[in-house]
Amino acid sequence: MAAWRSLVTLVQRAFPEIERDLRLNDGLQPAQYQIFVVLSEAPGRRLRLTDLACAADISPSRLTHRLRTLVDRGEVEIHPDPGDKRAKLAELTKKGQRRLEAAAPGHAATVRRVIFDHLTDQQSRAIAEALAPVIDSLCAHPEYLNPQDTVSEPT
Amino acid sequence: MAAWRSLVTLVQRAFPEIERDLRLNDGLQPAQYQIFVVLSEAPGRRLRLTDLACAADISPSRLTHRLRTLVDRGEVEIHPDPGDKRAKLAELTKKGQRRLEAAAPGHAATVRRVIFDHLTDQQSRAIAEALAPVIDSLCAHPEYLNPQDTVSEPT
DNA sequence: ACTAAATGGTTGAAGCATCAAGTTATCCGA
DNA sequence: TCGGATAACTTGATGCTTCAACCATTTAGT
Repeated sequence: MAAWRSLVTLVQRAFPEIERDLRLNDGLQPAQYQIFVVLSEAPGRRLRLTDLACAADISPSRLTHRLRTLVDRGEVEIHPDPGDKRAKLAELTKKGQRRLEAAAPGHAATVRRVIFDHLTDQQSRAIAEALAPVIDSLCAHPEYLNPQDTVSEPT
Repeated sequence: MAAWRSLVTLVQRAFPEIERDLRLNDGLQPAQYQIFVVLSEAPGRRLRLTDLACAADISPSRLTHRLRTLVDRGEVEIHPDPGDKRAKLAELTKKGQRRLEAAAPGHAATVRRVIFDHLTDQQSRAIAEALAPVIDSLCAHPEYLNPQDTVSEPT
């Protein structure tokens, strides 16, 4: 399958370059950047950790680990969820938002340079449309992010 | 950019699932599997390490680290390159080939289940075609795999 | 022929992701 | 209302990737 091979090459070559750029220019890891983006788009710039992890496509465990740094830096704050004592809310601070705004233009430019400058608008749209059902299916199987939740079938 | 967001989601959700499957069913890491595939397609099942790394889309350093395990298991052998005393040749052994053949069908099935079952043949082809120029560009910039080779511009 | 630069490959440390197991809180069935 | 199952989140260990620095060999310039 040529498409699969292309995807693997794309991921293994383009992603490291884009992530390196993000780290060198803005001191951000990819997971941190995604956390910022998701939070900035949330109402009140707040989200439950579970929802944040899901929207950012990372595992709860990874979220906890990455969040530690962001909280230490004062870019994200953690509040208790008033309605559920198990849950916590993450909130993007002003400082965090400034950091995101500083990084976004350069990051977008890198993504364009490495990938989308080589595609026509029509091709970009074709990719987005083709992937939509795959994304839907993936989001319907959240256990892919947290294999622990995979319950073994009864024999 | 919807296409970019889709790609990120695809990679962060689908790849871990596919890699987990490969590891649990066949005891192989993704990088090892790619090394096997590339070697099995090479003439004489042999390749210089540099060429192998490039064809498998991994950095030379990563190749060295992963190769250690494969050599210890007797699935790959390292020979000196007769024409260049700096270089080495990696060769896939019978044992390695058997392992690849055992893993391939299941791996292909997983990739299909997670991704391509949700796409029409036409969509798969559209993705492959759209990505071709991007892949070409990426392969023309091999320093993306080995940032050390990036020489800083003179001011 | 001699040296400087480039190529091929390796190494060890540092940092990140993953996993399994843990804690606390909520839900749901009897 | 009691108790087990599930949900939300955290933790620490393990293993992989990355990075910068390194050695050996080859190439190229003079």
